[in-house]
Amino acid sequence: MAETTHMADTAAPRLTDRVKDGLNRMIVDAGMRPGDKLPPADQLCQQFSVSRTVVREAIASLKAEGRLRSLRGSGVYVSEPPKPVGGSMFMEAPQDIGEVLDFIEFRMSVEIEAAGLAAERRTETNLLRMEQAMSQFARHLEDNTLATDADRSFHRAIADATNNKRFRLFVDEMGERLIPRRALGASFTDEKDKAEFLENIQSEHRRIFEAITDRRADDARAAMRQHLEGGRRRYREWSLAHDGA
Amino acid sequence: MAETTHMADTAAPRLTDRVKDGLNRMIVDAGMRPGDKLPPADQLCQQFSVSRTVVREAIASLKAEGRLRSLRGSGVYVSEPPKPVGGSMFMEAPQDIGEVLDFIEFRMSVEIEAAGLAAERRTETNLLRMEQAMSQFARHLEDNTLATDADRSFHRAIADATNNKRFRLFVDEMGERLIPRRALGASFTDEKDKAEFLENIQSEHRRIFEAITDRRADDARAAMRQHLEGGRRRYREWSLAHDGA
DNA sequence: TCTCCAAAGTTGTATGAAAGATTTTGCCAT
DNA sequence: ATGGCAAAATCTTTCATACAACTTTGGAGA
Repeated sequence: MAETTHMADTAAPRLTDRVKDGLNRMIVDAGMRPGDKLPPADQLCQQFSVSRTVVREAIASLKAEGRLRSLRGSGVYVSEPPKPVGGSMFMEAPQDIGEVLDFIEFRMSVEIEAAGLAAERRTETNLLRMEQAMSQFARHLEDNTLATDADRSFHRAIADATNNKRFRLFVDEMGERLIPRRALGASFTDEKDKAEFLENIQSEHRRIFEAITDRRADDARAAMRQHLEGGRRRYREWSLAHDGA
Repeated sequence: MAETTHMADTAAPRLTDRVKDGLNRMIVDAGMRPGDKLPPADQLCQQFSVSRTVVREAIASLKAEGRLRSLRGSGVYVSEPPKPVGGSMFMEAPQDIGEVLDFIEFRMSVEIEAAGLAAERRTETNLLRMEQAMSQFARHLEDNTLATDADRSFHRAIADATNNKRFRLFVDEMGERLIPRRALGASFTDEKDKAEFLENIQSEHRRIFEAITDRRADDARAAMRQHLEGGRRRYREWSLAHDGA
């Protein structure tokens, strides 16, 4: 009963779109390279039998897509193929040890500030989450996978406490890319060394937690910095020991 | 002395681009959701003091980017943001004022630490780049596009000085997403206010630069923090003042 | 109350004109 | 011829106006 007048489900034929496609084909068919000049607008109007308005809007669209660029008084030119929209190089996984260290350093900058902000803004619920993560960590000292999960939960709880979505997203995605799920203490041969290692982490976590609880922002930053610097140092030493290069 | 006449060093200020930025800000700052209707074209013409041609081209650009969608006879509507592929949510462009402020805060955490690392690691070449950026900034106080470029160059030079690829990548990509070219001071009506605004930025840059030059890492962090906090405050005040809701 | 239709509102397209900027052309002095 | 300089031609950008196509709205009439 609604087939009368209410909605045009089929896209209305827009001249601008036709011309846009036409221009794209013209570029491809004529084998135009970046830097080549398009015919002047008036000529395109005649060629497509449309007004300048239409041609101009089609060109504006292609400019927005990075396909064309125009120089006032000179002409419209084909531009380099648009940027790799595939996504941020920035978030790509590190490719070698040096890049891993770079990424760890970057992570530090984020999490240090996150700790400071968390100290200023944390709610009781946030503190509860951190405590849960810490006790979970203590409960699973023997299980690398679960301990790693608990460690992530702790850092994520801090990111949450910033009340800033961006920090939470970063910690989540970075964790996936940077820290394999069984990494924490997975390479110890001596059980005693491993226990000491994990207890160190635990006490560092506790210092961070206490600073956040007491709303001491600068102490929270300092504690987080020390915590992550320790992690970086441990990774560097480990990679040196395990890398023949 | 390359002030001759052969090279178009100055990017031509195109009205269409200004309106495009203006529309983007209008959408974000007014908290418009997908499906909301934009004011009619004629009203936008009056609001931006431009002809309908310009408004239509700006809209055409935003349509090409998938940000808007227009229905003939009805109006122009904000469209559902195109679902980005499996990429990182984290690096996505902020969608409303709150998210912009979140992103600014996140950026602070990165750049503050970058300033500290830069102070420890900067080379003479790094310092030279920063000086170039500052003098470029001073030289183009009237041109929003060029001043914004210079500002980006300065921050990028600092990121470079960390000798950590990740910082450089972040600053580059964040700049593209968060700071439209020609944004710096683009919304001042009083020329005197704008000049004061830009000179403030300049002197903040100088303080950061001096701390980095003298390898005073903590001072560099503090100066950068103050610089970015100023920017955040200015944005917040501006967005409050320009939100007629 | 429901249906239908006309008027108002909005986007799409066309056209003419002027302004801003670049490239080419033509001329003059050397 | 040659180099430089100014005018002309070319081209993009912007403005203003008009009309066509389509949607929405509100009221008249059943």
